[in-house]
Amino acid sequence: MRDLNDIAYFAAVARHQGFSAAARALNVPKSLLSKHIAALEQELGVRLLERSTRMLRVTEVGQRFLDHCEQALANVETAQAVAVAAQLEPQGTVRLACPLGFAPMIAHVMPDFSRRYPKVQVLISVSNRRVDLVAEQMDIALRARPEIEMDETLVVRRLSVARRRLAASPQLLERLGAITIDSLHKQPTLSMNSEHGTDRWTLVNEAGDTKDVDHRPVIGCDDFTVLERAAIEGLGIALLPDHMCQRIMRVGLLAPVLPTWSAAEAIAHLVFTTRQGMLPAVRSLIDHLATQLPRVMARCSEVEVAPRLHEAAE
Amino acid sequence: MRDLNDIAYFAAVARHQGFSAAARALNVPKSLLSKHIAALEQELGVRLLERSTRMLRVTEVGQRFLDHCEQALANVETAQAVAVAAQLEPQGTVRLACPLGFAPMIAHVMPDFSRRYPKVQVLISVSNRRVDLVAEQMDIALRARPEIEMDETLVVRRLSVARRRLAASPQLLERLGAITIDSLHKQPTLSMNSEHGTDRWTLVNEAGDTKDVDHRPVIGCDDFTVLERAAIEGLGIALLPDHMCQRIMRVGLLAPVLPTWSAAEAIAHLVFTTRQGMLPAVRSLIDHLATQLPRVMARCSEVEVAPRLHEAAE
DNA sequence: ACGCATCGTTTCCTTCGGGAAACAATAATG
DNA sequence: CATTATTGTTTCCCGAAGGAAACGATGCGT
Repeated sequence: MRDLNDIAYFAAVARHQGFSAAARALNVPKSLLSKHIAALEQELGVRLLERSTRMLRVTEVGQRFLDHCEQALANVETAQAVAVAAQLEPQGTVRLACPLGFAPMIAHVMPDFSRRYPKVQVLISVSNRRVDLVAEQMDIALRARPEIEMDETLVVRRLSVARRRLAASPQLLERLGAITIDSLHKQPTLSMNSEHGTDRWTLVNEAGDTKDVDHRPVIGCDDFTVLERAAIEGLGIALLPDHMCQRIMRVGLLAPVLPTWSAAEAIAHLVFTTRQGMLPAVRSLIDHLATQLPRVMARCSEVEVAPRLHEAAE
Repeated sequence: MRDLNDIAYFAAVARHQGFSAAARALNVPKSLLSKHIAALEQELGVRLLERSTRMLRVTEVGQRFLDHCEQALANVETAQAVAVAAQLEPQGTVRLACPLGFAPMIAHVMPDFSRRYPKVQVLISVSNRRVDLVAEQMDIALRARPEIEMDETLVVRRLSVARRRLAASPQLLERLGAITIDSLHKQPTLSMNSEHGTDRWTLVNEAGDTKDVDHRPVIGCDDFTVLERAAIEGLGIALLPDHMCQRIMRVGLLAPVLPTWSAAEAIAHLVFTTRQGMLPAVRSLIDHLATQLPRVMARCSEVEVAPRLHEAAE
């Protein structure tokens, strides 16, 4: 068929019993309807409408043609309703990338989300790699960085800010004896830096004083869980995010070191693409994480320690 | 929806797994498909296709949208098939206008037509008025005129030519005595002319001689059946079409007058509108009448006299 | 690693379809 | 009976959309 719009024009003229009335209803010029329906009759080789001024009648073949046209138009309306529903009710699959450190918190907030949106499937990729959303077809990435990387193709949603604190196992601290801010650089340390042999911690105390501590870490790794495990094992002093520290310390696996000193903020945030037509499912998960994660991080002591860390401690 | 053609474009791209393949299949530029589908996604507010160069995937909502679109397109195809079928198999209603004089012949040929095309309903309007096809919504008019009126909006299909002959009742002829071509003008006559007090018959003999007979008819009426009845009743000499004469004479109700003389031809013909999109039903009836009527008129003596004429003769 | 073919998208120019206006026909009204 | 309002169709002009060409991206073959 030359132009599918013709069936809509024809159906409108039939329904409104005239070109002028149909033109007013559709808000198009009547010449458009006149020409299109004439062309449709030409193409089909049958007369759909018998008409003169002031009289219009659908022919027999026209009526049968109209019946199928109206079914087609009903299908189109249903198709449009599908699109509208897709915008309103979250459904489908959402892919989330998050660092290992956040896995327990994500595990904590997801059941509520899934109960609230049963039609949404969430696929979570847990790793400490920097995820390329577009290339890896991720919808959302959860990150915790001292600074937010500006990327004009991505949208950032800040969640919360967490300070990082010094911690070590009680056994190590008993072995090392008293530690001061000035002697810290001589102690065995653990670092997030996996590229250089030395690292610098910029620490701030409650009085606002700043102290740069240049140290040579025993282990350098960008995986918090590796560092966390090494600290628990007594390999050295680590600078860990607030929420991780408090959870581990509650069960006595780590103890605070120089508790009046802490490091620069780590900003937890979500990143997602700017592509238009974002599905409600993606939007809903973003909203849920933005609401729930900060609360969980603020009372992270309530979060159960992962079983493997328990086993490591025994 | 802005443009219903978009659903056809989208369905084609999905079916062919790519814009370029779909463009080749539909024989349209791929830029058209690209722009239309982008506009459709904008209008619906959802992404129907995930795509990059060399990769195309229908999204979940796109698949559900596509399912309904394909149903719509199937209905459009069915609607088109209805139109095609209407062109091939004659069906529906045809309206035919014919003069009273032809009613018996029409009655003779119609049973065969109805048996051959059971889905066609023929509505026959019998009258001697000049029928305006368009105004009166007639499909076909049967006419017998000395000359065919040229009307550029109508199509004419000649059927046959019938000469008109002089006839009178035997009783009248016995009363009048011998009649010659020269004395004809003094005799009581009957005329088709209903407007003027006098009339002229232009008669031709077998030798090719022409004679204009100016006469003052006893009765002037444009209805052949009225004239036929008046002739049978002995009111005067009438100039009647060949096929009517032979039928009436066969049963002795009328006798020929000056049989070597006859009048100009009466051309039996069909007229119908030039409007395109003529239905097969109308076409079929035209063909049937054009084939059968001349045969019937050629052997009109086989046609039964109408019952009321029998009664009038008794 | 490089060149090539083909992809989907975007740009830009030309053409044709949209739409305002005019026309002829017809019914309603004074 | 004349006038008016409204109908569906046709005309004509201009701008929006079609479509050729260009562009950047990507997979394949050498």
